[in-house]
Amino acid sequence: MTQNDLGIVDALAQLSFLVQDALAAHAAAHQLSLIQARLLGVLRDREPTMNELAGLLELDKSSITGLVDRAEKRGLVQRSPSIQDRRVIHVAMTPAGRRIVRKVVAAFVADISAATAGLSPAQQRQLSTLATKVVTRHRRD
Amino acid sequence: MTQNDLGIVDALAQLSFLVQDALAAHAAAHQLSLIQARLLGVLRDREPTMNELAGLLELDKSSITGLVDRAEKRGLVQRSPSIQDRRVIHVAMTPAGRRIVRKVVAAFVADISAATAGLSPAQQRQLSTLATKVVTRHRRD
DNA sequence: TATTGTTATACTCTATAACTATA
DNA sequence: TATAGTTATAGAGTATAACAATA
Repeated sequence: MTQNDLGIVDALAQLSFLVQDALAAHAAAHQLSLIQARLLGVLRDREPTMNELAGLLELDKSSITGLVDRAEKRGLVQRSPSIQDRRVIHVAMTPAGRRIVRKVVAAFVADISAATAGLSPAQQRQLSTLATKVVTRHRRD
Repeated sequence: MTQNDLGIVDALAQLSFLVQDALAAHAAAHQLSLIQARLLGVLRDREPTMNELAGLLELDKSSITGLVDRAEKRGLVQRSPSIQDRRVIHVAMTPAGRRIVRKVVAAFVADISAATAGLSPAQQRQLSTLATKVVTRHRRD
C-alpha cells in the first residue's frame, strides 16, 4: 500500500458508494428508488413470474406484490396471467418503463465513464479487467 | 474490451453491488440496517450534533431524529446536550456501539479481502491504486 | 397437500411542514 | 428573527403470518 493509496478494502468500499450514489441519483431524477430501478433493470430481457422476481431481487414475494403494485400504478410494468397455470402472474415492462430505464442507464453510463476518464486508456482496461475478475470469481464461489 | 471483460461501467456496477451487499449482510448479522451501520461508522471518530449528522449522512434532520432514537433505544449511541448552546445536542457512540461496529468492519474487511484474494499481489495493488485514483478525483471535482 | 400470489400487520426509513426552545 | 431539534403526518419498502385460488 503506497503513499495516497487507501488500501484495497477501503478503496473498493468508497468506489462502491460512488457508483451506487450515482445510480440512485440518476434513478431519482425520474422519481425512481434504487429498488424500482433494479426492478425495471431485471425486466429488460425477461417477463418473470412474481415468484421468479422475488428470487431475482432477493426479496420476499409479499414485498414484490407492493413493488409491482406501485410500478404498475405508474404505468411502468404490467401484470398478465399465465394461461398454463392459473396461479401464476407474469410481469412485463411497458414502453413507458423501457423509455425510463433507457434514460437512467444512459445517464449512469455517461456518469461512470466521466468518473473514470481521468485514467489512461490502458489503466481503464486494467481496472475493467480486474473488476471483472473479482465479480466473476465471486459469482462462481 | 477483451473477451470476458464486462466493460468498465458494467464491471464497476457489478463490483459495487458485490461490495454493498457484503456490507449490508455483515451489518444485518447484527440486526443493523445499512444506514444504522453508516451512522455508527460516522461516529467512530466524531461526536457531531444532530444537525452535523444530517450533513454527514445527507439526510433531513427530521430523519436523523428517528435514526438516533432507534440506535439510542438499542444502547448503541447516546445523546448529550451541549453546554455552550442549549439548543444543540451531540451524539456519541457507546461502548456497545463500538463493539458492534468493530465486528462489522472486521467481517467486512475479511470478506472483501477474500473476494480479491484470487488476484496476484501485484494485481491487488493495481486495483487498489486505480480505485483510489477514481474516488480521489471524483471527490475533488 | 403443495404452490402462487395477495392481504393484514408491524416496523424502518425518509421527507415536508409545523412546532418548541433557545439564540 | 433565525437556528436546533422534535413532532405530526404520509408514503415507500421490507418481512412474517395467514389466507384464497389453483395445482
